Amino acid sequence: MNIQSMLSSSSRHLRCYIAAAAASDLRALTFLPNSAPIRRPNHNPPPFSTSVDPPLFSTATRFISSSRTSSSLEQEATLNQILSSIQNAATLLESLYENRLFLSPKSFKRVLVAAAAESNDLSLLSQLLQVAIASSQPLNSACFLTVAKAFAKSDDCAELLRLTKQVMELTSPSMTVINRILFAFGECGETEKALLIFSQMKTLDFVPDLYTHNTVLEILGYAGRIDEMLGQFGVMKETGIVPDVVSYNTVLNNLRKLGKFDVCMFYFKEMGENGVEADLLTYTAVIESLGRSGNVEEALRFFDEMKARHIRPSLYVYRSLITNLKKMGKVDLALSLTEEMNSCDSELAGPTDFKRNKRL
DNA sequence: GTAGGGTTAG
Repeated sequence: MNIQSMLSSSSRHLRCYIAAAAASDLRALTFLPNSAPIRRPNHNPPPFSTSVDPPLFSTATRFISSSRTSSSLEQEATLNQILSSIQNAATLLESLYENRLFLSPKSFKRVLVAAAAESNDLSLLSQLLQVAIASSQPLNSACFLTVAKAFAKSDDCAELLRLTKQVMELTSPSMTVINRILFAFGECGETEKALLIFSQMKTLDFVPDLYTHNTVLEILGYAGRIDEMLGQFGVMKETGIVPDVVSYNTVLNNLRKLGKFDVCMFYFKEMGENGVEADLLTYTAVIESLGRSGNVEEALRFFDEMKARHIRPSLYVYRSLITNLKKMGKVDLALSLTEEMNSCDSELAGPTDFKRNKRL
């Protein structure tokens, strides 16, 4: 079966394939050092693979031992073969995947970059991404960003809508892939295209999840579209998605950036009423909002509360407080806070301390 | 490796 017929036919087969791959408990077999994990279903032959035997355990074992002895030259040769015939990349990848061979995300990204540079239209790129998703090719955020950047250069909204529709059909009901694509468009500043994807999701009766909403809140906020961000925040709550600390921090920090300090405090209050616990980023936004609006006493009160709750302050929080204390003429307090900051420099919260998964 | 400090103007 070729790539065109595979992609144009019902996506049901591809979904079965995904399910089979997901059911696989043979994991992360290394093709090469620092290279792609090889995943293979251990039952249910892939529907569109007619030439490969069902991967029984014995064949799996043989495959494992043979893949262990694969040289890096083989991996490089495979990649070069794809790159040298980029127009046929989707077909070549498909046969690769049928043999349970996956490129590393880095190698796959090189294929995407080559496809983006080579083709005038975006359909090749779109096909590559779909084949990869259907086959559970490991994809990192750089892969999605490459696709988003290529689409950013084009005004071909039809191709974008086609891609998102097909990706959603392939990955339903999981939202992970489409959320990552949405994020990638946001990351390269493609606000309109990201919002187009978001509206396409809703048109196709996909239910945006918490990650989708949080991503959209950030995209709107970063674009300075504060009213739309707050509107979307309301819609989110109305549709039964309960905002979490990331949702609130996104709203709070974008309000703070635009100097909407009173609105920021309004949503901080709401956050507490809804039982969402403040973290480092929350306190940062609140302390900065209060300090900038001249309310340094309140800012200091939240600073103490934060420390009492064993949330380590960051350099940002100290700098904000010190600057605003000086502005208000409280030089002594500013000095003592500076000393405090310098005395505990190694204990300050680092750039990744607010990340949610760090605490789980 | 699905989301929230864009080395945040200080």
